[in-house]
Amino acid sequence: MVTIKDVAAHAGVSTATVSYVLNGQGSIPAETQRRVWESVTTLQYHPRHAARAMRGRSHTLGVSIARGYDRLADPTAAEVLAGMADAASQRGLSLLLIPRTDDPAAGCVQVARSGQVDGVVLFDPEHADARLDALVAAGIAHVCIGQVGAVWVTHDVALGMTQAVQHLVHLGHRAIGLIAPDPELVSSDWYVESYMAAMESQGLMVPEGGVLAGGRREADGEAAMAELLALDERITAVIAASDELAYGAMRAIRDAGLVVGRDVSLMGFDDLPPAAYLQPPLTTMRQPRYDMGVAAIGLLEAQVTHATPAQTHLVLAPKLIIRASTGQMVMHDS
Amino acid sequence: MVTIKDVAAHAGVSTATVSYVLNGQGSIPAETQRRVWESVTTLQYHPRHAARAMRGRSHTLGVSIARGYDRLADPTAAEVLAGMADAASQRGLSLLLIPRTDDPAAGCVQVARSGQVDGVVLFDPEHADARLDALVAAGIAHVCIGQVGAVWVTHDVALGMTQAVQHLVHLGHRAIGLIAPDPELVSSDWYVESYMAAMESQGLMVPEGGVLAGGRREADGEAAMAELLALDERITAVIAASDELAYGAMRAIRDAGLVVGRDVSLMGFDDLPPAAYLQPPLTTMRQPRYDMGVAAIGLLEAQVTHATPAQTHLVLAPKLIIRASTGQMVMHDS
DNA sequence: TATAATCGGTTAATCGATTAACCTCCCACG
DNA sequence: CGTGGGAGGTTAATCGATTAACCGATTATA
Repeated sequence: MVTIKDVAAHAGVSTATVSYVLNGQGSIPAETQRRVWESVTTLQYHPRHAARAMRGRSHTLGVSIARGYDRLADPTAAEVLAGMADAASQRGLSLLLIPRTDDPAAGCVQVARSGQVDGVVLFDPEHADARLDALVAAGIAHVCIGQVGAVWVTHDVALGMTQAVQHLVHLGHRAIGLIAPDPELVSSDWYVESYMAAMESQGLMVPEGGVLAGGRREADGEAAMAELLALDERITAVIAASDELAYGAMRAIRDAGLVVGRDVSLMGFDDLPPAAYLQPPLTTMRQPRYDMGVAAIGLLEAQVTHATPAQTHLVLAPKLIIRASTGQMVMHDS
Repeated sequence: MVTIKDVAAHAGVSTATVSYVLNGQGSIPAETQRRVWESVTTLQYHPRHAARAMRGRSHTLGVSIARGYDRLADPTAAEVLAGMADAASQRGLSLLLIPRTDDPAAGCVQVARSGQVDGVVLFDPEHADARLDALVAAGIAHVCIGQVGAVWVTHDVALGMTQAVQHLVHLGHRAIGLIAPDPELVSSDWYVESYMAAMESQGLMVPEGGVLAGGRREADGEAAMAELLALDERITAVIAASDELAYGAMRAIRDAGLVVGRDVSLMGFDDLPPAAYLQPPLTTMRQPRYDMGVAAIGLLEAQVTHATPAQTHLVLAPKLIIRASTGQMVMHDS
């Protein structure tokens, strides 16, 4: 293993000089700098990360992704992660996946307290998340993906819901139902409230029993949709709070002998890759996943370096993607 | 920041004793150990990772995921990553996402040479991968996901292809086509050769023009399928080398006015979550993604610790998932 | 009786890089 | 001529943990 001493010896200077050259500090004449850099490249020298980290920061950020319902295998998460990875790389930071142990909160604190990471991104915060409490208690810099805690990044659910309802209203729909997310997810209330507000601003009544807590998986969406179809009041359009819920809802509609986009209009929220390949292709609100990852790293780095975060949260706009699962409302014979 | 000195002072012993207790070495009487551990917990001491890493290993493994066609946002990759994350956690290792810079090869070497990681998982090796060459040249421990290099983990393409062809033959198909992967992917040849072998062992001829290099995305599958449908010889079943290719192929079949599973049987390779929700649901070979991640970490750790790897590669079996996109062959009027 | 091992620890060297403090030489200025 | 000051470095302390070597007293072994 080649160290700074080897470089110093090779270049005929002291280790201090090498260090100054490497870090662009001190007043080293160009000729000496050239010699040092030459030695660095010929010896293939790479400063030891551990030795650097002993003084100052580790230049590594941690990402906490819970187990259980596996967010890591969720394409939504993967895209956010891609954004974080690129943003971190660009700033010369590394990303560490925080070990997924039995006690995630302890894991987050341990990895930060040990100086392995300078800050933590909380990927999938839930209501009363033990990790968040632990990070706050330990005074560790952190950012949440989702509207929770003090510093967070999220997509604009209110704006998305407004656009969704407007889209359906333009198509002539009045009786619009909602399959809400798992109530355990922090954003759940926001979906429901945004939907209510959007309906009200359009002068529409929320159908009785027209708002159902869905869950997370396709099966949950299927069950919820079946319930919505059984209501007294005929619902002509449904907004699912995620694409995955919409997949299930679509199946339920088909199983009921109805046609998606004609008898019942259906919208998702996500725009996952397969959405365009469903039959019919799914109208959905595309979330700015990649950008959320980028933004999260930005907020976290600001916290780590400046201690006084200029910005505590960021709300990024989603985008309405119109496909064939929503269509003009048609009159039915009663 | 609480250090080992603080713990030593609090427990009334030397720092060496604390270190021995922490690492379970030396012969420290139970009573002293108790005192030390008590101090550790009351002071909330976490050993500095950097200081530990200065001597010995960093206990961190790197994962290199290329940019471009974004594997990180690919659900296939995410599940492998989940397996790696869990396996690493279980062994007390951390996982570092290697910064995605302009020169990935340099990045891999840098992160290992600097001691930030003890070894590297090459996620998406391609033919003549610069990263692989660089890792070999630098003598850095590494494992590839996919059959390339000296140490690797993969799913059993040959077995999968055999089962796929058998399945189709049982349904009465004889003219079976293949939409192969992007030729740039290392496993591409393996798919084609396995398909050939499977056909031969079933006593079948490969239809002329029945093997097409697909690509990676849905659109590639769509184009390839359109070509297959235009062949002189009527092809009644098609194996796509990935689910994503199958999505596109399905669309092409529909666009040609044919019914998937009746006029043309179609198989994928992956079993991504949406496969079950396509219309019709997709018959496919489920890849042992999670287990591949687990296995990769195992092979890499063995390399890092024992220097002489007991095992250099692992081939995991896929599983045939039969759904409605494949069906009994029906006779057509010519 | 001489030698060696055990006990419960301690002391101090060490890992590799950073950086404050200092050193020497040389030139300019009063 | 003496002094100040910059240019171009060097020396050595430091970060926090690990670990080989060692301590003196006691007991077991040859």
